[in-house]
Amino acid sequence: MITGLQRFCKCCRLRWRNYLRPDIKGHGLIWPLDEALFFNRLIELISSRWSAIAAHLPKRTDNEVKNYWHSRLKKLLALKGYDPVTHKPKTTIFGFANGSTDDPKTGSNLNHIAQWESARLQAEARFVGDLELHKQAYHPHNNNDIFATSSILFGHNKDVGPTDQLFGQNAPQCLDMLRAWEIILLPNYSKATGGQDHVNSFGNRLASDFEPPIISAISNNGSSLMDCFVHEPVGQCFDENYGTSITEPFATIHHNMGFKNNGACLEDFGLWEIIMQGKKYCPISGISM
DNA sequence: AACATTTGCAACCGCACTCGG
DNA sequence: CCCGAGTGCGGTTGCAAATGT
Repeated sequence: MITGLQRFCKCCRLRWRNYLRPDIKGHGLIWPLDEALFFNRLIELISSRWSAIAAHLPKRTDNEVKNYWHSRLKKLLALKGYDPVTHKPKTTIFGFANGSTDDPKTGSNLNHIAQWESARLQAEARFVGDLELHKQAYHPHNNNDIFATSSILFGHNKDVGPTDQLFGQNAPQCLDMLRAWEIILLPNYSKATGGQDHVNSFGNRLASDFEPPIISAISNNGSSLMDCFVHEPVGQCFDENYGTSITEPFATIHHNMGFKNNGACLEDFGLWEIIMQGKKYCPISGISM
């Protein structure tokens, strides 16, 4: 009897916290692209600590965040042939990542868990630093401004990158995906002189700063984001002409994405494989693999 | 139309922690 | 210090709705 009452109270509290509370978003509401990207960044930084993640996503509950991860992203990763845990491509018929046929319960997997935990702790420390930076940079802003927060956590500066050069401070939020890609593509991107030649300089930087193979891409639909960056199918590399051919595609994607507005979903772009400086990046989560 | 399968998400469960007596 | 109630959290399950055959 007492146990039943305790469960009843607990259920009520849980239901309030996860469902009835007035300060949570409407149920079944899709995750906007920028929020999904921010969520992915948080996953990368602090792993699957749902309460911590939810704390940085206004009006989202930890349960909602957890469900989102389980139902959407992990499934999408699996669908695209990526291991939902390691974000690495499944390369064997057994479905284990990295070409290993080890049973997940063996020591090699424990090693992976240990490495993951180590990386998580490092990321956590970095995250704390990022938050401090956020506090300093955005002190006047409302704490609920996730886009201000994401600007810090994505590491992108509104003064740099082709996207913001073209759109300035009025860049639509849907272009955060493109900004994210710029961060992935240009980790050493430095502030350029700007002006209308900026995009060309971006392309030239790609060609000059990185040795092929820089990046490869795969797309199974006609209007791919990566078409902005590469015209070659998977397995092929940039050539010396690439730097000069990037201008027009960039303009195209800006134009197209502008019309997509905020209806664009992260999954719309989860169709490519990114290889940069010999390192692979998960196209769905953006996590390095 | 009927049945099977998949999907989305609220709810449940158990463990760990805090706090007051 | 110990104990029990309350709470937070993450993993998992159950089930209604949606979708496929």
